[in-house]
Amino acid sequence: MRRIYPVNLFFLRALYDKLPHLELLTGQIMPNFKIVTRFAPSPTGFLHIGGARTALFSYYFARRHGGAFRLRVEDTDKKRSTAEATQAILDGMDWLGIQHDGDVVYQSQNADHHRAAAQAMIESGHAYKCYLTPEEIAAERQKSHDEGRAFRSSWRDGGISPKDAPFVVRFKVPEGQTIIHDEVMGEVKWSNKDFDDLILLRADGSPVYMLAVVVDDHDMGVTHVIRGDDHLINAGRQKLIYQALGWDIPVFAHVPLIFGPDGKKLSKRHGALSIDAYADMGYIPAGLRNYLTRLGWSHGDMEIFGDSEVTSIFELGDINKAPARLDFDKMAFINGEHMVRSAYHTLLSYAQRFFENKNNGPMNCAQMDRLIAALPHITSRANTLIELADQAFFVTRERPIEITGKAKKSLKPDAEVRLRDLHFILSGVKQDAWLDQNILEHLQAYITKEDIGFGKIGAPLRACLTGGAPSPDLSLVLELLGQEEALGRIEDCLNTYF
RNA sequence: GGCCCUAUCGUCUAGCCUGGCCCAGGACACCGCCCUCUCAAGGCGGAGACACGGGUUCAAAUCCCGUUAGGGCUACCA
Repeated sequence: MRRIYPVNLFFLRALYDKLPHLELLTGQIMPNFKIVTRFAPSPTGFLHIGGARTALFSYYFARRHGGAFRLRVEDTDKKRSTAEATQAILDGMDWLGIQHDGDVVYQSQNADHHRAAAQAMIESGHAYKCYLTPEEIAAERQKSHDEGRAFRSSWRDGGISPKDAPFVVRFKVPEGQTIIHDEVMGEVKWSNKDFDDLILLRADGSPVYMLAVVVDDHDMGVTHVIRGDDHLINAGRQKLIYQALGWDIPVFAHVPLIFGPDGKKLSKRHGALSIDAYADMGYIPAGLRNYLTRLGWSHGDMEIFGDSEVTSIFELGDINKAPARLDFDKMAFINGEHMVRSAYHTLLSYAQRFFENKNNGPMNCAQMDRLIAALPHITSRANTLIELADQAFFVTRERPIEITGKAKKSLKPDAEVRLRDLHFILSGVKQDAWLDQNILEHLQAYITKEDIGFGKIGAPLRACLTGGAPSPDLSLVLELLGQEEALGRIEDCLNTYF
């Protein structure tokens, strides 16, 4: 099994800080990595659940091969990019537990290089200046649409350039056809006739995405481009640009989009789009990583797994070609499996805010002690942190406890004598014998002596101990509550309801 | 309109490349039983799918063609 971090990465990281930023983009920084992947979100919002999965795939693939996983912010569209969005994405990745290698690369900072590439293509005849006015473009676009063909500018074969007129730089799509061998989709073929003469540089000289990705991926030494399949056609366009520039073409892997539970494209309508929405629903990072990875990727019958397992087997070819739907039931189940497997302080740190929320505020020491004791016993009863807080409620709620619903119905008149007897018996148990098994023996001795079923004492006792909140075995409830608290709750009940 | 991608239980999927081991396996959810002091958990069992139509073949979920249905792209967005 591979190490998550090659040792020399730490050395390289120290090196980064000392280098000017642009050097980072030369791709020579990570010479030891045969495999380099990247996640390249545009900072226009939060970290999307689909983006998170793509990032996860890129991350695992890089780790699998001892490669580097890089993060690049695609902020060439300044109007739509915000610093808050960038931070939200960084925070989302951090929470999910995906660590990128090296510094974050900002695409906008490499604009000079993008322009240089465009210039090189003009010089080599692979790109041209286009002086079409917006009206002329609209007309030509309409015409090409009607004729069922791609956009072509009348300037692609040159002409006498108007003085001082604004122009854009367009890519001159060559004749022929373009084939890529996508790791997920397989062989995909286009006729170049179907590609527009796309814009490389805007009229203000700023680079457009299609150019910037190619240049940046090349500069960063990206070997495997893993992204959403909404980019599939872009792979064809970009291959042409790589060829025009005379650069090596990376391996492409286009992963299908995720759909909502209803099979429709994921949208605001589905509510949970951002990673923190899932955090708020009580999922833990390890669980979400497992679910997201398993959604659209499989390895035999493997369902529950952690990072190290995935890291040892992940291959792009095992990603499914068809889009997958989100299934919250399964997500919860997998999350539950990971909650049980979590180190207990890890679980506690994620669960803390849910406990406090349930408690309507911070907990005191007594509550905290009881909670910590109870945690190992209730975790298997919950699939999300919200459920965990519900399951823990019986132990943290404060006296006097309000008894509600079905629980209240069990407090029939004949229960009073049982509760008084039990209070007496339990009072006699020594502090250091206040343990699940021992308590159970006392309870059983009582029902044997009285010749009654456990139900006769179980229901009312549980009612005054928990108030009707979910709870485990009765004797365990007693142990977890502690003798003093348990007896107190029984007294409260006796005083209030009888 | 043009180009491209996809299609196995309700859902996620295995199998498809290299036809026969598949009257299709696993997981979630669902139903039943067991356990039982509540609710869970756990154990056991059940129902449930090759989108449709043509081919090719002794044999097709698997190969080919078409149909249908979803989806993507078609910006001086990414």
